[in-house]
Parts: sequence; C-alpha cells; structure tokens
Amino acid sequence: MVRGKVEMKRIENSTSRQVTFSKRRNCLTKKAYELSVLCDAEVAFIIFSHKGTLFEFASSNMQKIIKRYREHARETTMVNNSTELEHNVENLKYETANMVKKIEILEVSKRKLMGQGLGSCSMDELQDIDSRLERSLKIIRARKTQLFKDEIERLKAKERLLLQQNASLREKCGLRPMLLQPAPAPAPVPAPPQTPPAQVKERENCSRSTESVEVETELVIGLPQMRCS
Amino acid sequence: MVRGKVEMKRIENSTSRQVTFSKRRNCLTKKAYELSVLCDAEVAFIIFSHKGTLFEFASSNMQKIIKRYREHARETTMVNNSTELEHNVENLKYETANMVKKIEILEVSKRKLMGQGLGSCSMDELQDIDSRLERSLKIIRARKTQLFKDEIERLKAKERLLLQQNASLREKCGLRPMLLQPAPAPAPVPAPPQTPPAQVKERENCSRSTESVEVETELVIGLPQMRCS
DNA sequence: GCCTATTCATAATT
DNA sequence: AATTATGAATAGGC
Repeated sequence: MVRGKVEMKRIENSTSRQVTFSKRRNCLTKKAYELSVLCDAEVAFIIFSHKGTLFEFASSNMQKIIKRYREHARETTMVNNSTELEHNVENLKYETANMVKKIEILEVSKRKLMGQGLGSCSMDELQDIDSRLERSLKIIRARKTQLFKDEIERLKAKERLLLQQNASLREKCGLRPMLLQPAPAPAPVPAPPQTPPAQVKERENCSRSTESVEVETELVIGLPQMRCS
Repeated sequence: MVRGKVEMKRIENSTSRQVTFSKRRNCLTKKAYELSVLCDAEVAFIIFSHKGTLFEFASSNMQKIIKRYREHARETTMVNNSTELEHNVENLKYETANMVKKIEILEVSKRKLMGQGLGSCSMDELQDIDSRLERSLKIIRARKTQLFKDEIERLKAKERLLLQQNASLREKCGLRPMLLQPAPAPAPVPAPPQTPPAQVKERENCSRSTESVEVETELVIGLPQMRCS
C-alpha cells in the first residue's frame, strides 16, 4: 500500500493493528454506505474486533437484513435455523390449540358423566348419559362380581389344598383320616339391590355370571375427532 | 471520484449502476477480507442487490457470526428475536407435555367411568367408581325429574291461561260460562323403576322432589394437578 | 488526530 | 472486458 506494500497477514504490532483496524473499518463503512446509496442495494456488515468489540453497519435495519438473508439462505440450502424454529413454534401452537380443545371436550364430557354441568343438557342428552352410566355400572358390577368370584375360587382351591395336605399328614402320622366334610355347596352370590342408595357401605355383586366385560361401549358423544387423537 | 466526482445518490442509469455495483462490491469484499486478516477481526457482510440477488462475505462462518452478533445484541438491548423464539419453543414444549399428561389422565378416568379399561382397578377403586356413577345417576335423574316437572308446570300454566281466555270469550259472546272442570289433581309422578334395563325407552322420573342439583361431586381421583389446569 | 507519500479504487471510455 | 485518469484510502511518521 504505502511506503512499502503491507504484507497480507495479521499485523503483529498491537498498536498499529488497532490503528489500522479503526481506519480501515471507517473506510469500509463508508464504502458500504456508498454502495448502498449509489446502487440502491441493501448492505449490512458485522465486525468483531480482535478483542470482541462489535461494530455493525446496516443500510436499513440489521434484523430485517439478517431475516431476509436467512429466508434467502433457506430457499437455497434449507439449512436454516431461525425459520425452522419459527416453523416449530407454529406447529406447537397448532397442537397446543388442538389439545386445549380436546381437554375442554373431555372435561365437559367427564363432568356430565359425574353429574355436573347438566344445565345445558337436553332431555335426550340426559337420557343418553343416564343409559351410559347404567351400562357403566353394569360393567363395573360385573367386574366386581368377577373379582369376588375369583377370590372365592382362590380360597376354595386353597381350602382343597389344605384339606389334602391335612389328610396326607394324618396318614403319615398313622392317624385315621378325618371325615372330610363336604365342601359347602356353592352359595349363590346374592343378587344386587336395585339402585342402592349411594351411602350404602357394603357393596353387592351382580349375580349374573361373568358376562364378558368387553361390552361395546365406544364413546360417541364428546370424543374429539382431532388429528392428535 | 474519477473524472468529475460522483454525486452521492442512486445511479439512475441501470447499466452503469449494475457495473458500479459489481466493481464496488468486489472492492468491498477485498477490503473486508483485508481487514479480517490484517487486524485479526471477524467480518461478515450481506448485500442484496437492487434486484434482490444475495451476495455475502464472511471471514469465518456467516451463521456463527450472526449468532455471535445476536448474542451480543441481546446482552446489550435484550431485543433479541431468535433466543426469544427458542424460549417460546421451550415454554410451548413444556405446556404440550403437560397437556399430553392431562389428556391421558382424563381419558383413563373417563374410560373408567364408561366401564372400560377396568383390568387394572382394585376392588377399592371399582367401589369408588361405582359410588361415583351412582351419585351421577342420582343427580341426572333428579335433573330429569326437574325438567319433567318444569314441563308439567308449563303445561298447567298454559292450561289455566287457555281456560281463562275461554271463559272471557264465552262471556263476551254472552254465553253462560262453562262449568270449569276442576284441574285434575296433581298426580304424583310415578316413582322410577330401580336400575331399569339400558334398553328401556321411556324414562322414569325420580319422585323425590327437586332436591338441589348442586350436590357435592368434586373429582378427587384422576383430576390432574397441573399448572395449566 | 493530522500529514504525506504511495498505492488503490473506480468512472468513464474504448 | 481492458484501459486510463484521477480521487480515495491508507501506512507510517508526528
């Protein structure tokens, strides 16, 4: 350049490096400005000094130019970050909104099943909920019955086992086998009282046998039809 | 600059503008590069031509420099965009996860109320659902009764009104007032059959009077305790 | 910061 | 795209 061309490498003298940085930076800014004005272009630059100080220039608005840059870059390389994030946000917002709706529907539907928020229900709807609850109760009582029966079965099996053990033990000890009392005849489980008051403590069993619990109970009212369902 | 200084304003001649753009752009790039080498600085610029073509230069990596720029800008002005977006994403993800949990809980709880998915229920839990359903049925039937009674009341009021109108019309026509048949004594609503089969079409009324529908029915099991509840 | 010698950038022209 | 004339940029000294 002047008085002996400057080698194109880092200036080692710290002072002269700083001076050169300052001068050239100003010139660069000026040139960038001129380019933007003369040629009607959008120009922005970012400079970090060796020490980390930020210098910037933008013919209009830095954020706007960077955004435009990213959009441009995305079109070309699709290795964009910010717009991908934005996209992500959009997706999440969409899913969030859907889930909010879903929750509302579920809550309303549950509240109705719990006998709350019935003010807006027509008689038909009440009727529908009524029979749903009825069916639910039936299923639940069948299940309870099943559990009871299972337990009884288990106990009986255990009883038989113990009696057998007992018998063989007696035999080993040379004792006369005790007269096996016949197992009590399987007492029919008492039929459940109809619509028993809620305060009842002792619960009744459905005497009808283990009808398959797989009753058709698909929900029709209130189930959201959303994509995330 | 040369041969008659150039006015600092947009070059109107399109061709010469483009030429100048190209030349100056190259020089700017060269200068930027020199600055980055000589002064050990990080330099990047973005140029959009008048027509929208992108030209860029970065002494290292453009994304990295922009990121560094944004971090720097955030520290100073807190008018950051990308990080705010990221923050947003975090929040949304958090809320989404919470809602997913909430939906799961609601669905399980609803399914149980509908008598489905009972396999994992203990007897205690079945008992609990049973009494909940019982209470729900009670509330719903009370509500149905209320609706029936309201309707009956409405009909009776209408009847009275019509009878009155009838009487006054007869009077106007000079006719002898018809002997008003006494309104039929309010027939007690028939008591509801107990646990009617689900197929029953005609629905019964709870004969117990309009007991407040505001029964305490708060949900304890299954209600999510989340912040977005 | 300012000065100055030199090199560079570049508008106009070909 | 190459040339050229000239103003601009700038390294180094103060």
